[in-house]
Amino acid sequence: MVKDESEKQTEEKIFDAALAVFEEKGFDAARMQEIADRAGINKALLHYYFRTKDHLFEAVFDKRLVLMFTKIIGVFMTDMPFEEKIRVYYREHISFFEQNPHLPIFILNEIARRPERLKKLFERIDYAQVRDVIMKQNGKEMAEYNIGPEDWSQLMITIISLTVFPYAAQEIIKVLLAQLGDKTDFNSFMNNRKSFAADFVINSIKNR
Amino acid sequence: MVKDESEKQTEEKIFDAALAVFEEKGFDAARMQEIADRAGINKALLHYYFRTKDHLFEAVFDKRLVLMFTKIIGVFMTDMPFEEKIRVYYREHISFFEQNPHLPIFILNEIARRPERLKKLFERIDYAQVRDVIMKQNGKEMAEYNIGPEDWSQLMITIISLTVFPYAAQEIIKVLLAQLGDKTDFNSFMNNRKSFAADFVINSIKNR
DNA sequence: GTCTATAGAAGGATAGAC
DNA sequence: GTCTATCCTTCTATAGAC
Repeated sequence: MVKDESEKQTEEKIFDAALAVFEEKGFDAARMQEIADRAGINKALLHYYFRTKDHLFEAVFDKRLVLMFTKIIGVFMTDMPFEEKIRVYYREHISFFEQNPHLPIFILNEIARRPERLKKLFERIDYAQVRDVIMKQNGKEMAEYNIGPEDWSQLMITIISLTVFPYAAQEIIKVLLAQLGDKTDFNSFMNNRKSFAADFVINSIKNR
Repeated sequence: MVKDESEKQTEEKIFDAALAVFEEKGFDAARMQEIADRAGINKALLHYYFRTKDHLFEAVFDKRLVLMFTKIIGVFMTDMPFEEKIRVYYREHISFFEQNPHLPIFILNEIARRPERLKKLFERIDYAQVRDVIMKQNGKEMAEYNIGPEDWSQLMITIISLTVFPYAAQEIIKVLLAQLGDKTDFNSFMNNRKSFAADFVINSIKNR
């Protein structure tokens, strides 16, 4: 059941405000005062619930990291035919980022600045199991497409690049589209990208 | 002529130190004290030469932004056949990032946090001219490959994604490669990527 | 041009009343 | 649980001597 803003418990209000501020400003520029203001409470209460800025950040970041990771690998753990997987992946992935446009740069930057923040992810996700399922669900088709194990990582990173990068670079792309006199704005650019990227990948692997 | 560290003029030493610190920590976490220490001078002198932290950052950032932009579009302004362009692009681009591995996340993050930082770029680069040269050098082949103007931006962003994203996400990729028990480290992964990415793109556009 | 010393502001964190 | 008031540290920036 979705709670009304006024009914939300304090801890939840703090968490939501922190999420917004950290994602918008990044850890280093985020201010406890601003989080308190947006949550409609005072600074002292932040520390009562989460002790330190680091603790509060960690709570927020872990949740976002798991969400992003899950969204990315989810499709590849299903048993659809690979071609369909690709199409579903780009449709769902871009739709998700339309709702969370600042998530990619937030995750990428915070990990780049402090790589140890990644460790927590692997305490919460059984990576070996994920890998086994992905291999089981995709291995046969990879072989049919003539993609050897040494190129699996390359292909996965390639597929992911095509959606994550444009969101991470969205401010640049907005300017470029404007300079081109393009009538498409960023959102329709990304909407077109659902099919463009899928076609691009499928065409490529069919033609090896 | 390359100057020895001890011969470098003060302003140059400050600039180099600032470049290193800003790129490593980001604007918000960078400290004037650390820049002064690395430059081997004191804080007051930083302000004597660059007045404020913002000014110093701007000097550094503009230079890096122009460098990155130039490196990316350079190849596409030559008159090589498109297929050769793609191969040269990935070879040179990845070699460049091997020397500047933190440049992508630095540029992407600082622009995401304050998009107005992009404006300076277009005061220093004649974008209309760049666009015209690129169109002239690639338009005919695009048509042959059956890529209409509405997909030019999509293709360009796609090509760029394949190298910039892996560097922006390098800490994640390093962990994944390790978890996979892969014998390849990140650098050889990117070295393999020179040909993988080129083949991937070429296969795709030949198969439309 | 370069230094030491310090002003002045901001931010994270805590004490203590209610 | 929640608030006000405040401590303490850190950081940018400047004043002023040499």
